[in-house]
Amino acid sequence: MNKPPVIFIAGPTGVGKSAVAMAFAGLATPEAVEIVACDAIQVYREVAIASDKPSSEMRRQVRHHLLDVVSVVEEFNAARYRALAVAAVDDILARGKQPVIVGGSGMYMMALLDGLFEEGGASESLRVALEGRELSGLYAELQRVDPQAAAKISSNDKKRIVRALEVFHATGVPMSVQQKKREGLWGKHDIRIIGLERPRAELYRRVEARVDAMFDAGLVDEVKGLLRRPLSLTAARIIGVPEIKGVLNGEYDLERARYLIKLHTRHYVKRQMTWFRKDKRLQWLVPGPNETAPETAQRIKDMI
RNA sequence: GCCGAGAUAGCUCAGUUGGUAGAGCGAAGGACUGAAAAUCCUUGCGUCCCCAGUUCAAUUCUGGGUCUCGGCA
Repeated sequence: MNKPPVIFIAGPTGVGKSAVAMAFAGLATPEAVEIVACDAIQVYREVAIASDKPSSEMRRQVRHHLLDVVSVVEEFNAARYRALAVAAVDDILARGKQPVIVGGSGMYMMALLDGLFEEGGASESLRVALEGRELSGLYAELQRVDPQAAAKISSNDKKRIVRALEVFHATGVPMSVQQKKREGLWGKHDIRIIGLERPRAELYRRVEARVDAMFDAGLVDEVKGLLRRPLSLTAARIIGVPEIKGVLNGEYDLERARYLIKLHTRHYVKRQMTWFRKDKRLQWLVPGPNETAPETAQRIKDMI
């Protein structure tokens, strides 16, 4: 018997990845397929509505991995995701099951598929010190210390400049040099990446309907609960959190927050598409407007 | 009905002492190697409401009209 390939279902928020993945699992014999989330927000235990996390019913039907792995007060990142996800995929394969990775976090997808370079161990204090400095000085230093990285990074992109400098200070080796050494899942397994897409207008309609559904499901209360805790950098920026915080601070009303959440989600969808479009490994699939998830799942099965 | 203000990019508006115009937001495209739902880059010819007049030349001045928003009836 041939080993089934590892499936990666990628695509922007709101295309319907989860439903298709569930349907795909439904086409196989029971428990033959396990799902691995590739989502930077669904990893948080306390975030269900805002992250549109698979329901408990779905999780009862198909085993899911990389959901609820950390608390919102804990710092999480692509490296931690990668370690956990690689282990999950290996575990699934070792048990003779088929992994279906589902998600829209381009950075995490890249970390899992292509790996990350091994970092020396930058400290929090180093980063804080760098962030306290002026942008122009930071960029000038990067140009001196790692001209290759500086050439790729915009002189306004403080986050990336700080990151590159932090790597250099911690290890003494330019980040651009270290970046050449990395290794991921791609090439180790037979991986098929399916890119799910829909016409932009349709996608935006779905996204907006989903935001409305989140409000109905109790998004405001969920966010209120989150805001009572010392949120990690990433958790504090989950779409929905800063927008609703603005309402609680009396900056604007709830309708404004709803508008902003829709707007920011649309922007996010657009950036996701930029990321996916450049990855030539994706095999694109556009479900028809009335196509059901099982029909799409069957099309994926036919493609592979 | 009267008085006043306004009509310029998808939206909110700036501007041109008369030589056909520009910001913010939106939108679109792009980058992305340990915060990534983050961070950053690029892209603006549009009947300057309509008609007539003055002028070498009007979106800009003058007259008329239409519409919108205030105030007063």
